[in-house]
Amino acid sequence: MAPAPDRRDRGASAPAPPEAVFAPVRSYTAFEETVDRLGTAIKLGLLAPGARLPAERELCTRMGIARSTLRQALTALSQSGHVFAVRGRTGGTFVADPQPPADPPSAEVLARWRETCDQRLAVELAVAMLAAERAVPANLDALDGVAGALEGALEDFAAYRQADIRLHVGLAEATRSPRLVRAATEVQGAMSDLIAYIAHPPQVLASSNLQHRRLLAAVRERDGMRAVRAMAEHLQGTEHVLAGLLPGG
Amino acid sequence: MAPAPDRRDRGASAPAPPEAVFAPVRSYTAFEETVDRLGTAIKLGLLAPGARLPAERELCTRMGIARSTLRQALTALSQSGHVFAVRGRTGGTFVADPQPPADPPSAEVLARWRETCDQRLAVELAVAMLAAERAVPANLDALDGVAGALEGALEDFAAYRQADIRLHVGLAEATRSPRLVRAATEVQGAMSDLIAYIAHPPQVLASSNLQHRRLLAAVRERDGMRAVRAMAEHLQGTEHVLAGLLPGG
DNA sequence: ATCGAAGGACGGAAGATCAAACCTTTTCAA
DNA sequence: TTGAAAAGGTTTGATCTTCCGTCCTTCGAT
Repeated sequence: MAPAPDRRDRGASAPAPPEAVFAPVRSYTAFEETVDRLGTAIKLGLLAPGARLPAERELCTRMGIARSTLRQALTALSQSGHVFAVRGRTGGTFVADPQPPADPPSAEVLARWRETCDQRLAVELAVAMLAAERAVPANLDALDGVAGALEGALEDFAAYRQADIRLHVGLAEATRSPRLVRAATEVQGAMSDLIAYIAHPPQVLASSNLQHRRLLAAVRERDGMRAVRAMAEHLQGTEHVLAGLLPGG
Repeated sequence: MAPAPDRRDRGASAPAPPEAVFAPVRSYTAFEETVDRLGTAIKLGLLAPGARLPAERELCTRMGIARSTLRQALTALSQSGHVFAVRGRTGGTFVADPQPPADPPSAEVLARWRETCDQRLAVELAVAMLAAERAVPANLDALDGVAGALEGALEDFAAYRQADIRLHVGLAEATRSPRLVRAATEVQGAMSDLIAYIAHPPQVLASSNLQHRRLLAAVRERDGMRAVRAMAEHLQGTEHVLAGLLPGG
């Protein structure tokens, strides 16, 4: 095949390849991915307490995995107290209520906080721009509803965070890009790990709400760049708070 | 654990979970990821023809996989003509020269073109903003050099594309975010599949270059939002071209 | 009382990955 | 000249993950 080992001297002309090319390749197993997917959706409240998951035989088909693999994941989630199973004809797997307390962020998670914020920036800027291009009235109405809920939850951080997640994921849904929706939920999950233990005085939440409103207004007027700017300012808020509290700021 | 099957009637109050939660979980194998990683780097020219890869025993450690797995990947790349191996003390695995011709984009790839562009938008907007925040003079100088190369390649699309890739990946490197670098190379690989077969008259390339210059100027002045705007306009160019040529526009 | 839909459990087959050897080729240096 | 070193090439077996199919158990609806 290779005619001759042509090892010509290329001197220093060839630029070094990004070291990212040879970075570790971490391959998630289907089991891990499934636990993460469902676990994140539950922790974010996208699957509400009491909600019933699709039947195992249906769900494993939808997720493209074997039923035994799905059961491994469900068993893990059940042992961690996030879901419970009920046998019998009208049985099923249900999201537990109340949810088990979230465990504190690991040192490793805290060390990666800036990377997490970078990832969030990537997802959310694109969401802002594409939502402005593609949102339909139904999306906008739903989002306004969520924004209303946000403004009524200044004193209850859990409720606030819940609505905040719904707003951001809802915006992602408005882009009609499944990958962005997935990325948005992933990022919200990662952010939840970071901000769960941070104090959020009502003033901060109020200012966040102002940014939400500006963001939605820009989306409604199909002004992508303004939506991006509003989103960028919104994200910077959290980032500054984190930079003040965590190492490497 | 679960005290009683509390299946209370929650009526229609609970919003439906995004269907993305139950979407198929595709788990890549380490072998596939490795072939893709190295293959993309080669096709993008990040690993130049004639360049030597790290020795197998070192590379498998760096990538966190077994040597046998790495060899499977290298064997695949060798059979497709992208690399060749030389035995002996000064041997190694080298990027082939010339590279095998790229195969035409599959119907499946073409069908996903909009998703690919969305992904690119996510990566590149974040890259633009973060590069403006974090680029150091060394980055800027290197990028200016690449921009110069771009302007000298208006008549040779292969050379142009090569420099274009280097510019975008170089910007990503300026963000100091390994994940963004990786995402940027991935996206460039996906884009290459799309645009390889599209005619690019010199006028289009010249207008692209103008946008590159504006982008770099904004980065140099640390004006994140202006960089984002320039990048957005730059991306829109390709997107309009694709929309005119491909279905679903 | 029975049927059906749900979760629960088991066993084997296939494939991917890892780990640890050992072989062969080639060059460099003693 | 000769041996050590460094590289790719090969083999083998163990382990883990996943899949598929089958069967069991539970329990509400009919």
